[in-house]
Amino acid sequence: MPPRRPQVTPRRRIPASPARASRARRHYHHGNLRQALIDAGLELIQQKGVAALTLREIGARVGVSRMAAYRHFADRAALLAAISEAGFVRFGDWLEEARQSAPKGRDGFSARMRAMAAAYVRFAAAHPAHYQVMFGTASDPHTTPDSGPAARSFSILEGTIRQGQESGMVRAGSSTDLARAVWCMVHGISTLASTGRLGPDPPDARFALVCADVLEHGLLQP
Amino acid sequence: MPPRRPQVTPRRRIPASPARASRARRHYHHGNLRQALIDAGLELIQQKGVAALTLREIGARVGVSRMAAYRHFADRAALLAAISEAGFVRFGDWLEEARQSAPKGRDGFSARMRAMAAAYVRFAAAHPAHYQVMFGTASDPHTTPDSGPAARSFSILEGTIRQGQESGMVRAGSSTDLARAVWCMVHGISTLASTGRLGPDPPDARFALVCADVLEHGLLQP
DNA sequence: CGCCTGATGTTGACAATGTCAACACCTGTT
DNA sequence: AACAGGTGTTGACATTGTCAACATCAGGCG
Repeated sequence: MPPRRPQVTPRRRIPASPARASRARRHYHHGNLRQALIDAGLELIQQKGVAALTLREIGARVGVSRMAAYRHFADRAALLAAISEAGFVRFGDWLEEARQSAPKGRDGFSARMRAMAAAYVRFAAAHPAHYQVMFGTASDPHTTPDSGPAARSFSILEGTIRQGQESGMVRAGSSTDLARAVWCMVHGISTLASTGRLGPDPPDARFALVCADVLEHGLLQP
Repeated sequence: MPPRRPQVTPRRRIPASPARASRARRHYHHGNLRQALIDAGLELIQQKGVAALTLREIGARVGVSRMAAYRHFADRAALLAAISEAGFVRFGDWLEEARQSAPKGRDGFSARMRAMAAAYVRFAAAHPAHYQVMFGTASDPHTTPDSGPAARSFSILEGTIRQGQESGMVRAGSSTDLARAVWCMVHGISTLASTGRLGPDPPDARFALVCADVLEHGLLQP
């Protein structure tokens, strides 16, 4: 790993002073370390990128030694998985909120779909590091359960598609396949935009409209 | 970094023996180290994943000391960038070949587009690690030139779209935006599939057809 | 109350890595 | 033939993930 430039790692915890700090003693057990580690890890990657996520620095930020994390996570990958899962919880809420806030009528499918797609891309743009952790590492589908935050996010999308089919707006076919196709599109937009491959500026309204049109013509009944 | 499990790093170069090996002497200068490093790096990530790419191991594979790479690349990231660029060269050829092999007629747009999209996804599936390096790291669009292998790959796609517009098959609009929309779709398919998020099995023909239909209905004239 | 047990946190290694310096070797030019 | 610069090497260091062994605390049992 690159020898970091001179960099002060702030320690919230007062270092062991000659006169033993009674406060440190009382806090030998953190109380809610697992969640604190997840939060600190998230904050860290938001500030300095995923590559800079280090068990040692996370420990330092929480005011705990480097190995403390191992009492809650098998290894670095497990911590990342937990951060990812926390991300999917927020992500699902974000999508659900977008769906709720769109017109609910039988013919509101397009508006609902556009709202969700826009929310998806906005989430990725607002939390690029978190999004990267969520989708960056391979997830073994044989192991990944059908429930859980990640599956919930997808089923919100699929449910919307199915509603559209029931109301006759969306063409027939496997709702799973259709939802996956939509997902591929918005995921592609999100990742290409965040790596700067869709031009120097964030995607503008014109491009967003093109994408939405492409999706819509592909989904709706001819 | 995780202390690797016991693992022999094979050295092609004979170690400095008491009796100095004349062969080693003659090969003090490698001759074409830059390219050899790129090739070895590529082979390494294909075998053990991007995370396992290590300057030291690459050096060992080529039969050269760890620091030798620094005569040709500023740092690890620069080597990765070179590997990425080499990938875009192949990738461009791959796309070009798909376009050439499809029917060329004025009305062959759909076939051409489908062939290129399929080729795109197949490339990513066949060389997942390479694809990950190519698209994994952020590229500063202000710095990235309009020429170069990456730009060429995109312009192959955009050119096809523009041809389709000229022949009246594709709806009007910015060919750049349309090409980007297509790109987002195929990129999304590629990345989600390679991280195992489109189900346990690689995408089947039915799903591919759905995606192709979505794209086609979005691109073609109503 | 005191002791014990398991959970939780700490410190001491160790192997591995990226990279800066200083050095060694080779090849082409004058 | 001397030299200069490109190319490859070894030494050292800070940093990291992780295994072991140890320390500390909380809560139950006598």
